[in-house]
Amino acid sequence: MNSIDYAVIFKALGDSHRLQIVKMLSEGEKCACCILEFFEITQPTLSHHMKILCESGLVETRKEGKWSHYSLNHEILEELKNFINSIDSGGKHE
Amino acid sequence: MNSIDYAVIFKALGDSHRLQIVKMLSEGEKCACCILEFFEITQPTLSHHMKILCESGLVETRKEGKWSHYSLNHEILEELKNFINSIDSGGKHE
DNA sequence: ACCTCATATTGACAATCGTCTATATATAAT
DNA sequence: ATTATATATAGACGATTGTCAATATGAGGT
Repeated sequence: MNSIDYAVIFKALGDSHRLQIVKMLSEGEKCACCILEFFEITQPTLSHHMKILCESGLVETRKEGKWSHYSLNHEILEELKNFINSIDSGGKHE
Repeated sequence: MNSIDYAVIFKALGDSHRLQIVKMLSEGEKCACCILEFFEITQPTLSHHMKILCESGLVETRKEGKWSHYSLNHEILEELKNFINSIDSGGKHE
């Protein structure tokens, strides 16, 4: 497996819509139409945001008939938490 | 005090140069020229990156004579950690 | 076969980004 | 005052971004 590109994940989180989507997915799996209702953006725009989140690795898709169900990739999220928690606390303290 | 805009912080971290700068600052305070040596970018470009990091709130400047000393804002970093750690683990689990 | 619904893709647009060169500012040393 | 050093700002450039309208894909239902 190739290593995680954290800058790409942070870039994915660096948009308020996408950040809110991740917070929504934190409650559990959600389909695209359900997420779309929440925002005042068009369907193609949401699709674009979901693509960026998926490509970062933080979000996964599960297809079921017509629906796309999105959920957080817990493994990647855990790695991300470890990464952030290692900043500063990993360094020397006075 | 006004609330933290996490998307802005993530956007600041969403560039590989800036992410590496933050990792460097994790070791402790550093002056601009010291950081500059590490990268193959021009001085104005570094200055621009530092500005973005400072404006996000994650990094602070301390002026001393000709030098600018940069360091992590531990309070904001702690808030950021809390925020990320609250994602997913705050939701319901099966 | 046709229609409807859920989602993805394409192509366009203005706005923002990362980078550079050139220049400005500010501090310290001579 | 002049010079050297550290950093910031201004302006320009191509690349990327977030958004939309229009269209395509694909899966059911009739």
